[in-house]
Amino acid sequence: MDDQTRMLGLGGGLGALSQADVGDPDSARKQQALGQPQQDIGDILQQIMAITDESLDEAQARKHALNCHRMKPALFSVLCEIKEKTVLSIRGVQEEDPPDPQIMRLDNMLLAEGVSGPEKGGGSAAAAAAAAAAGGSPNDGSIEHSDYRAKLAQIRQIYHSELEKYEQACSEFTTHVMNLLREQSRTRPISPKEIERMVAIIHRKFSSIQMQLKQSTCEAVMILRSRFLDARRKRRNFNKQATEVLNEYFYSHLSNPYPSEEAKEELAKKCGITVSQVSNWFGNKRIRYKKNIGKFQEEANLYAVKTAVDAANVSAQASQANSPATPNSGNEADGKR
DNA sequence: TCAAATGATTCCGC
DNA sequence: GCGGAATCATTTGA
Repeated sequence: MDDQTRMLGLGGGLGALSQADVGDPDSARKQQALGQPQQDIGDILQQIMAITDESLDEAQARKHALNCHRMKPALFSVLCEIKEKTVLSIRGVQEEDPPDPQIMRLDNMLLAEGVSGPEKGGGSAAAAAAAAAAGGSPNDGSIEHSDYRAKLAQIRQIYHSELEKYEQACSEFTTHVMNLLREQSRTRPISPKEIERMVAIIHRKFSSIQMQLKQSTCEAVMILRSRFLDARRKRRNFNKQATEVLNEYFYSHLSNPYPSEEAKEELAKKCGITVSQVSNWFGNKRIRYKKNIGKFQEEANLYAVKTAVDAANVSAQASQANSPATPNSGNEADGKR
């Protein structure tokens, strides 16, 4: 205890132990002149030293007496201050953590996907974007959209309920630890700052658990999105009209079945599909036609006739427009179809 | 249920 | 970046 006494600076001229007076030479001098407080400190230290040699009952009684001693708050205050300056200052350096970039990324993603933050907006926007990327027709897109939203809402609900649980547990645990430390602060020097630090440590621990929750939520959203976006899983055959339009173009340009960008856009608009779907279709068609010309010959003939008829139809309509005296010529052309 | 058809993706060469 | 070729995954029809 002598070492401790020296370390704590209690040996000489401590005087009144209030923090305000520490380091105040005038105050110390005044107290020393009085003589009494120094003697009190000596008594207290003697009593503390003697506690371990006493029986349990005696020690309890002594502790109680010390607890009620008028110098106790001042002594605690000094001990707290010294503890603050020595032990805790070492840890203090690493306490002001910058925001974790990983948590920030996860938060941003969860916000963008509409899992965290306001309920409306992000989620449906993401679903709409996903639906557009999937390239599905507008009709089935809405079905997929609602399906996606329902699943996203499910993830959101689980995320929030888990988050609530963690927050509640964190709050309960923090309260418990704070009460415990306050209780202990009656028998050992624990400053409010130290309690704050402990609370911060608990929060850091719980935030790492929260990060795991956020990570797994992000994974769930990614899986949902990839399933939703994986067009191969929900391939739909183009409707008959679209296939007809594409085939007409293909067989009428059989010598050079490579539509320009403008032609692709035009075809995409006509068929209600995307330009890349048109490109895919032509890619597949060229290769499959080339591989088995015989098989496609019948189809080629069919569309050749159809094209010829349509051309004749157009020219007939044109001549009808030029000679209003023959009003029935258009019907003949229709009859050929 | 299964083979064929079909739309999408991936890899590679130009 | 585009197109050919191979392949995958799903739909369709017998």
